[in-house]
Amino acid sequence: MNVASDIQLTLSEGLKSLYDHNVDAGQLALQPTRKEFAGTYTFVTFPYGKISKKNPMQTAEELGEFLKSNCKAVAGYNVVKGFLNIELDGSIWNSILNGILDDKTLETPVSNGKRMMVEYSSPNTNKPLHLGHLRNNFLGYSVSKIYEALGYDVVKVQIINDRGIHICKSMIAWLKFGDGETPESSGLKGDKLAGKYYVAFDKAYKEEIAKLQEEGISKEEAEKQAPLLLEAQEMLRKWEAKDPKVYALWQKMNGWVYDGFNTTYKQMGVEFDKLYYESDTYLLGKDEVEAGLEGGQFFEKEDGSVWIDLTADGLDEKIVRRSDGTAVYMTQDIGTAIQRNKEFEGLEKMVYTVGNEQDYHFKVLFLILKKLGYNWADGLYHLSYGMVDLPSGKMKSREGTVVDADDLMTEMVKTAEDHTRELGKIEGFTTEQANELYDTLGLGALKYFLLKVDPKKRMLFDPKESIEFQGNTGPFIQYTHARISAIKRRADELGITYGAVDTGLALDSIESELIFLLSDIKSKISLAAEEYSPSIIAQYVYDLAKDYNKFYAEKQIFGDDNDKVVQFRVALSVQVARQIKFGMSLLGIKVPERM
RNA sequence: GGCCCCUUAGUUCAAGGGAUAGAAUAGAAGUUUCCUAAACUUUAGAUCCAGGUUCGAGUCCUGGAGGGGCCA
Repeated sequence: MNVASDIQLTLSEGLKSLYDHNVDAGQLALQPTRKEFAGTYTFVTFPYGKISKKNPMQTAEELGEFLKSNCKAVAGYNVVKGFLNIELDGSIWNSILNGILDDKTLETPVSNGKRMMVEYSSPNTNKPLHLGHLRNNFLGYSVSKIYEALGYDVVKVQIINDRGIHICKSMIAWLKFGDGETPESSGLKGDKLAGKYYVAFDKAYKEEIAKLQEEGISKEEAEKQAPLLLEAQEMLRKWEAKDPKVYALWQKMNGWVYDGFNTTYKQMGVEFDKLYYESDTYLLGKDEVEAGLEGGQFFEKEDGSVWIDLTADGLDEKIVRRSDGTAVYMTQDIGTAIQRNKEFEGLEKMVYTVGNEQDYHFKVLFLILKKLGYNWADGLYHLSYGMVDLPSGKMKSREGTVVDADDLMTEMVKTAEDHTRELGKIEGFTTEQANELYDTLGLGALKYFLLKVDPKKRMLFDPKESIEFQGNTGPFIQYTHARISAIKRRADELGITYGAVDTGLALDSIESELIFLLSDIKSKISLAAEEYSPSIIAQYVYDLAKDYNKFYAEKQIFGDDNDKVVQFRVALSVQVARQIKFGMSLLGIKVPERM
């Protein structure tokens, strides 16, 4: 039983019987009524003037009258200009609440039998993870959770860029300047260690370039001739030839990096079902080039390079194989996508969580796969997100403005601790419990901060102003949950049950508003999935928490003489907590029982 | 040079072509013998510019300004 769709259906019947007009009920847009007017849903009648041959106000009147007499849930209506505000029968709210209280499918959705893949994180192994990766990981993880809530079987993956010139640079520098340093000997996290030598390489390389320039060599030439670079290139060749010594070193250093990454992922609270490595996939796609040549989708130029012409689709020509026969990124991505579809049958969707600087790349990739005739290509989606900018602009490793993921998380947890101590809120906590709380709050603040913004948009992060704990923040929502947990504890002590509520109670507007919000969660999850946007969930949970706090300030939960009212308020509160907890879990955020 | 994206209170973010553009924060003023004041209440404050489409434009179209990105 869904009130909104009941109304839509009745409206479509009304349009048919009053004006002989046929519309699909689902097409009729209902919007929530603005707070300053009476009503729950609003139907805009301006567009129907042509059909009714009446002015919008009369149209609204007639439709309102029709609804009132043909839809049980509708108790009345009011018309303001072309806006038909639909007022629901007050007794309906508690019936709706009772329906929700019982609904187990929120946390344990029914499988829809569909499977999809979400790729996120996908770092290079020469540098530690930074703020941009945090946005990427939180987004990818959250989108996975959102689709799982709809009943999808979601395979979470990442592809690690573990090969290429960048890692060779770290290896060369480590050999030259490392003096055998290991994570154990130095106490450095493995990814930090590799990053350190990547930076060391860059520094030494620049010195060599400067020296060569002093000797009268042009900058461009110097950049190509610097001995260190030549060594790195030589190492890459050896790696490709599987030279045992180089291979062993490569495995050792990457192993350190993975240990480091795993620590970071664990702190982030994300996980993967399967890892891909570029060292396994970088040769994929070459057969596809041949197939594409035969199939006529690709063509060969005089120099032997292979291209695809996408000018008819408004794009340009794109290279898929160089004249020397080597592959480009595109080739590899084509091969990997095909391999994944063989490996996991029936992938309805494949989501790539990658920054928007690669918009063009994915447009081309998806189009090529479609042209190659793969019918699953329609289910490919680039979850493109904007950069996280600093007040100074883009993060630049050269200028040392990169915000390290580990450091930032540690700092957030520390801030949570300071804040909590200041408020004196850890009485009765064991050290372990307190630390868990700081973790929950610090990470919650960070994740909420990064997820509340529409993924498509770039956003600003100011390291000097630490993320807030008041207002539209993770901790505010967590606090609301903790408050309700206290209510629940007291209700249990008092022996108050919070099962089905009495449907005969008269509710205040804040109470029916809360129930309306509660009833809206599934449509919000669907919308968030459709838009690949956790921000919709974040906004929803915030609205819920905000409304609840208003209710909490206005109403005494245990102070009413009528037991049924007390029981209703407890049940309402507990359901709000349940949905906050679930909504936050879709964002990968935990909620505490007390704080 | 070609292509793509962005511009909303002082600041950080909302707004599925719909009503008087919402929050948060910073500012001002208040609320605690009462279930957690990380809360609540009140107050002031914004759509880059110029055209166009529409009954109706922050949203769609054209041009311009400013910012960012991609391709060599």
